Formats: sequence, structure tokens, C-alpha cells
Amino acid sequence: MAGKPTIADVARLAGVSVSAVSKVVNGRGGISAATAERVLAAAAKLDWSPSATAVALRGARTRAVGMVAARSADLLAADPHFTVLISGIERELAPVDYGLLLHVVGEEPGAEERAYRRLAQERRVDGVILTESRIGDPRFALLRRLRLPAVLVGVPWHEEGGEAPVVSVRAGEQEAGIRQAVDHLCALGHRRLGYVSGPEDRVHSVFRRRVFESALAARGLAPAPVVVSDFTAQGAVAAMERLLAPGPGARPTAVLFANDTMAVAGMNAARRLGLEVPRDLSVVGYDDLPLGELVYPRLTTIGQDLVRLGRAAVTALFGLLDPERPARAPEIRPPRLVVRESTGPAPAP
Amino acid sequence: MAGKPTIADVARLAGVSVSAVSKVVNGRGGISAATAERVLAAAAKLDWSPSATAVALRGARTRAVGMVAARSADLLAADPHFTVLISGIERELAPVDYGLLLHVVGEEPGAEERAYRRLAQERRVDGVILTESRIGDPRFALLRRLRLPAVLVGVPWHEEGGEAPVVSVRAGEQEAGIRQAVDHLCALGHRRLGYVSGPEDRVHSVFRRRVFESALAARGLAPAPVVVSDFTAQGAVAAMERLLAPGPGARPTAVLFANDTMAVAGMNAARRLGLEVPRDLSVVGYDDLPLGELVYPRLTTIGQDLVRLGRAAVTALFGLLDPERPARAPEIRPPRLVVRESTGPAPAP
DNA sequence: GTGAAAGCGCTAACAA
DNA sequence: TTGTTAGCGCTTTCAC
Repeated sequence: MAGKPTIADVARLAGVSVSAVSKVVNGRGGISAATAERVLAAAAKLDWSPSATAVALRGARTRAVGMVAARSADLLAADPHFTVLISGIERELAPVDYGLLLHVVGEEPGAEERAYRRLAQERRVDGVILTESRIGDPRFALLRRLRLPAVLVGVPWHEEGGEAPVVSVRAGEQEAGIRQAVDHLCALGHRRLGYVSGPEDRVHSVFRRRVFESALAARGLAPAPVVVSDFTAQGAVAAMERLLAPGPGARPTAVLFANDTMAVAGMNAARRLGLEVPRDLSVVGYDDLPLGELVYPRLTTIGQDLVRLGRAAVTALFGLLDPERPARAPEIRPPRLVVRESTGPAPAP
Repeated sequence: MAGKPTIADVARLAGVSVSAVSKVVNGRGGISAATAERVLAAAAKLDWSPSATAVALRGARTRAVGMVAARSADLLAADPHFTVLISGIERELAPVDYGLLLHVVGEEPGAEERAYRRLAQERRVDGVILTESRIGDPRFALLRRLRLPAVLVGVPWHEEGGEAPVVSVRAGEQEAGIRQAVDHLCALGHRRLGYVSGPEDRVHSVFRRRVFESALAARGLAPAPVVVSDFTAQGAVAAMERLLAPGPGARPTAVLFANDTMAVAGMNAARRLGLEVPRDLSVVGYDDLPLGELVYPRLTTIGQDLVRLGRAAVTALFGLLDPERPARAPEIRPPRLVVRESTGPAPAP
């Protein structure tokens, strides 16, 4: 037994055949209690568990799911969205002894596709979880061609409905957070709201902007200035400068941001422009990252149930892999407004 | 060819034997150019690459590296340390077609050990990368027992030298950042420096505190108040309240924190206590996360070369797996002070 | 209740 | 230059 122990070593130690060992560890009955005990003891003594590779080769199940993050290191660090989602995913994966194979590929063109191809062609994973769907997302077609089961977390794009199973908040509830935020600001007397959106090729980013606009319309407020940014802090600063610049129409007294990172950066940009938050300007973020509680003033933001989303994605993926299994997905709380300190009464005109 | 294509399908399509295909894709010569071309064409046509599982079973190499994060989702999200390290690791892994198998296990006792056991016993990975070594870290013994190659990123504990290869800044250069910070504060006239440390069971946390204390001693400054915290924002707030409470001896005019998250939280705690940063109090963080540029005032902090550390860890691990291979690790920049806005002249006494 | 043997997809010796 | 074949560690019929 020079290297790692194999099933044969266990069988020998227990004085039984390999198939007996296999049956015991897989609980496939037909083995006497006494034999089973001897086998278990031998396995424990040798610190043996079935080799995942051998099992995968045999059964075509790798017991791993894949995830590809097409982002630079900096962006990844600045936006813990991924991290939180992953910890939700792991929560569901770990108990059933599945692993998560992660690929961070940066943004070079082609890198993402290569990553998925490898995952599929080398049969390293049973399926993948996608986030941040893009408009006309090429990944759906790619994964279908690769025959790699996939689940999308988040808001699907209409035209892509049915391309991949989608895990998200119950239909119609996704809008709740932004509506609450608009209500909250209106109640505080704000009438001119600005919005800093994420890139227009991201589905959730377009979705949030539209919800904002329709919430405004529902309250009979004038269409607000919307600035499209790129989810980064620098983008938010530039967006703020444009929103607050003296121009046609009055300056907004409150600004919503499509994520917390931008909101925090925007808050400080405002401060550098001589405005105090929330006295002169109210600010609302999106995601409810820990960051929001750290800053001064603490950030009012829209909280998402990211951990639960991650868990639901795994459940859905398992359902795809094994249609027999009853997939009871965890309930996902709709986004809701978390009021902290960065919003306050509208300044007197 | 109902399911995914195999090497046999490719061989059949190219009209050659399976071993010919194997030789071609592995570049093992002894194949005519014409045949090679036919094989490649067939492989491309079928979108085939060798199954990672089969290769692993054959060669004992899984082409995957493991990492276990024993942290709650919140802590993980609040401290992007891991995320950045991972993106460095991936940078090195991707080109050689290795995967990263991640396990986020939370902090329940035993969960971490189980994760490593599974990684080893199921032979899912060729080796693991460790971070955040603890004093008397049980993982070294565990991994040795499991015969799982491991590399530690960061500062090793003396007694554990040699237990696992360590990747870190060149010896003696690790101290640079904190020394620079102390010098910087002294130059600004500060004489009473406080320090908020991380938990005392973390090696890097103890290391940083000691460097701070010896830097103070080297400058002939009185031993400063040190408060031990837990790396979280809440901990930092409590620490701040203790440091700034009126008590024996004068209040510090500057405080160093063992990470950026605590520094930002501490900065805002100070503000709530009526102090303005940097006018009344200077603050220095550690890590140089993107967060530091977002907040107001922007955080002066000690930057670490985390991406490079991740890359070096992979190189070192590969060296362990294959002693033949010349492992030329990337040069890692020592920590250095990044001066921004949260430090300023000491207030007049 | 238990064991022998045939593969899963691939690589590397060995033959041709 | 090319093809044949024996495993890698496991699960699963199918005999006993």
C-alpha cells in the first residue's frame, strides 16, 4: 500500500471482495450486518473513501458544478456579489458532497467561452451556474451546443425565456425594492430623482432602470435624469458629476444607484462637490453589501437575498440533472428597502 | 454517438486507432503530419477534448487545486482578501488547464477538517492552497496525514517552519509596510499611536502587531495602546470606543488597523464620537482593497501584492507536485504604504 | 449473502 | 508509423 488506499486495500483488510465493499459504502443492501461492520471498520482504519474520479468515470457524474466569472480581479474584489452567491451555492453543495469548480477568466474576448468549453468537453462538471445575464447572452447557445446543463441566477431576458432554467424572485416581486425606494424618497418630499444605471448590456441593469422609470411614472413624477455607468466606482464619480452639474432642469435631490459600490463612490463624489449627504442629497444603493454599514453616513440600500438565490440555483440544477428528484427550492425573499442614514428629507427648494 | 463523444468516436471518424489520437493530442510524436491533421480535424468536428476524469483516473493527476474557506458568507463578503487571492491563483491555473475547487464551509467545528478530508480521500485535487495560518494550525498535521500537498500563502509561524512550503514576501521585507506607516505618522508629528489588531490566533495578525510594536520601539516611542479585535466592522467600532475613551494617558492621535474593513469602520466610529479624520485623528488600514478609494476621506493603507501571492502559491504547489519542473515564482512586491487622505498632521496638543 | 468479471475513457507499453 | 492491449479505481450485472 505505497500510495493512497484503494477499494481493494479495504476489501483485503476486511477479508471480503471489492464488490462487497462497494455495496456497503453505497448502502446497496444484500450484505450481512457483520460484514458491513468489518468493511466500515477497515475503511475507517485506512482513511478511505471512494475516489471521486473513478466514480465519475464509472457513472458519468462528476459531483461538481462549475462557475465562470468573466471579470478582472479588481472588479471581483470591489463587488462581493459573486462571493456571497458562491457561499449560498456551497451551502447546498457541501451536504451532498458536491464541489464547486471556479474559473475566473478576466475579460479578454474568448476567454469565457474557452472556460465553458473546457468545463464541458473535459467533463469536469455536471452543470454550471450562470449569473449576470447579458442581453442576447451568447452563453445560452454555447451551453446548449455543449450540452452542458445550466441554471441562470437572476433576471432573465424575455427573448431568452426557456433557454435555460432561471432562478429568481417570484415573478412580479423583483420590482418591490426599487418601488419601495421611490416611495420612501417621495414620502421624504423628493420630487427630482436621479438614477445611475449599470451597463446597458446587463439584463438586471436594464431591468432595474426600467422599474425605476415606471415607478416614477406611476407616481406622476417627471422622467428623471438617468446616467448609464459601468458598475465601477470611477464610473459612479463621473456619473455624479454629470447628474449634479448645473444644466437644464433642476438638480436631483436624490439619486438611486444600481449597486452599492457605485452608491458609496457617488456619495463621496457628492461630498467632494460640496454636498452633504443626506442634508443636500439622498442616496440609495442596491445589494445591501456589508460595505453599506461601514461607511458614513450608513447607506440606505435595496437588499437582495443572494445567499438564498445561490442555494436555489443549486437545487434547480440538481432538478435538471435528475428530473426524478423532487426539487423543492428555498423561498427567496423579494428585494426590500433597508433604510439607514443616507436618505433624508428633501432640501427646501 | 448518443452521448458525448469519446476518443473512440474521434478515432473512428479519422479512420485511425485510439492510440494514434491520444498521441496526437498529447503531442507525443511518431505520427505523420497527414494523420495528425486528420485526427485534429475529427476532434474539432466532434468538439472533443480528452475527458478530465478519465485522464485523472489514468494518471493520478486531477488537474485541479483545492481551497477551503472556513468563513461565514458575511465575513467572506466583507473581506475580499480571498477573492483577490483566488483571481491570482486562477491566473496561473488557467493557462495550464487546471481548475480550482473551492469549498466554503462556514465556521462550525469539524467542517473545515471534513472538507480537507474529502478533498484528499476522494482524490479530487492534486494539492491545496492554504491562507490565514493560525497559531498551532491543525491543518498542517492533517494534510500531512492525508498526504495532500499543500502550500501556505502568507506569514508562517516559526514553530511550523517546514511543515508546509510557504509563499510570502522575501524574508525581512514583510515588515516594510507597517514601518513606513509608522514613519509616515511620525513625520506628521504623531507621537501617540494606537493599534487595532486582528484575532490573536491568526499568525499574520500577531505578526503585524509585533512589527508595529517594534517599529514604535525603534523610534523611541512609548508602547502604544493595542486593542485586539476580530477583523469585523463591529469589532473595529468597539475597539475604537475603547481606544478613544478618556482614560489614563492621552488619547492616540493616529490609529493603525490590521485590515481595511476595520479601518473604514473605525474611521466612521471616530466620526460618530465627534472626531474628524484626519484633522483630529489619522487612520491607516491594511490590504489596500478597492474599498479604500471609495470612502471619504480616502483611506491611507498598506498595500499587499495579493494577486502575485496567489500566483506564486500555484507555482510553488506545482513545484511540489513535480520536483523536476523548474519553479520560477513571480517576484512579490513587499507591502508598502499608500498615502491617501485619512492621515494628516497631528493635532496640536 | 457473496464474489468474479466487464467495462467507464484514456494512456503507455509493446507488437506489428 | 501505426495498432493492440492492459490497466487506473470503481460499480454493477450475473453466477454461485
